[in-house]
Amino acid sequence: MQLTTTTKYAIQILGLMAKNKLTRYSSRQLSEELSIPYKYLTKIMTKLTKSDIISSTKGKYGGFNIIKELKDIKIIDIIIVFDDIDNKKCILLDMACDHEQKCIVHDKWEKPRCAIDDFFTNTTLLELINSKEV
Amino acid sequence: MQLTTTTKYAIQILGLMAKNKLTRYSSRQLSEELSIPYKYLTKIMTKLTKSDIISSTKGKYGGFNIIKELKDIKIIDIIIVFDDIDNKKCILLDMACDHEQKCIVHDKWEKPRCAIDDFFTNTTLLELINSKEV
DNA sequence: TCTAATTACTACTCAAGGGTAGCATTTAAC
DNA sequence: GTTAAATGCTACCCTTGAGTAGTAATTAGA
Repeated sequence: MQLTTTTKYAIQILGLMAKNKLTRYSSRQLSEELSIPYKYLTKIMTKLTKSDIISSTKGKYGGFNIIKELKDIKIIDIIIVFDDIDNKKCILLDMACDHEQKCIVHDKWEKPRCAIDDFFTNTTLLELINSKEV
Repeated sequence: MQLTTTTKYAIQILGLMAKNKLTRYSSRQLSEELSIPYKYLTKIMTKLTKSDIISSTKGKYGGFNIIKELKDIKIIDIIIVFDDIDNKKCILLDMACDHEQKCIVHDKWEKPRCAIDDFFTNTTLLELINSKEV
């Protein structure tokens, strides 16, 4: 459940690109519009390109495009590109709590854990850009 | 909302101590029962002692006792000892989203955010030890 | 063909959290 | 008083994530 800065940036980047899915964005543009350090952003873009979410075009007037359907890009898909997250892990023990050995917060944490899980696994980029215009 | 290992350990420690509130626990005991590195644990205990949650007794047969009422110790109180957390922050922008400038996930994140907030601010140690015996 | 604008790659620095080590201080019991 | 078992303090090491730097490779257009 711990989102790194890198992952948060990636969500912002894809959120921006999703609003104009057909537009080709360069790293320079994205960096300036989102106030993300240019060199840091290029690293993120390279990694995203290696997933099946965006593709890159090299050379002058090159840049990046989202190639996957917005309705098929879930938050968890973005997270997975950068982190090996295991949301089944309990916040306390950092291990899967089973019925034999539950950690002390297990039951009380169940509700927020489900809400987070639902957010990550069911929210798509399409829903995000429709729920709010910035 | 990001819990550090230190904070998680602190919750485990207090959870154990809460089960026998009158027992005085030494760092050695706690370290062995919870499998937390001894030296690391002593640092945590020192910091907890400086809060108003536990008190320490020095010297032979010394150790630690919870001095605050279990019903008055909330998860957030433990977090605050170690982290300057600002739960109002949005997960994406790491800034307080207001109505002028909401981040893209703001609306969809509202539900999990509230569930987490409720867990942190309303769950007491007393409820934790009653909800489940390990 | 040359140039400008772009992605791609490798290597580095910096700060913070997790964890370790050693020693000083305190105190109960003999 | 001496000793053993505690806490308390300071300083350090290691790893990882955040962020920077330089340069090679690619490509549209003049």
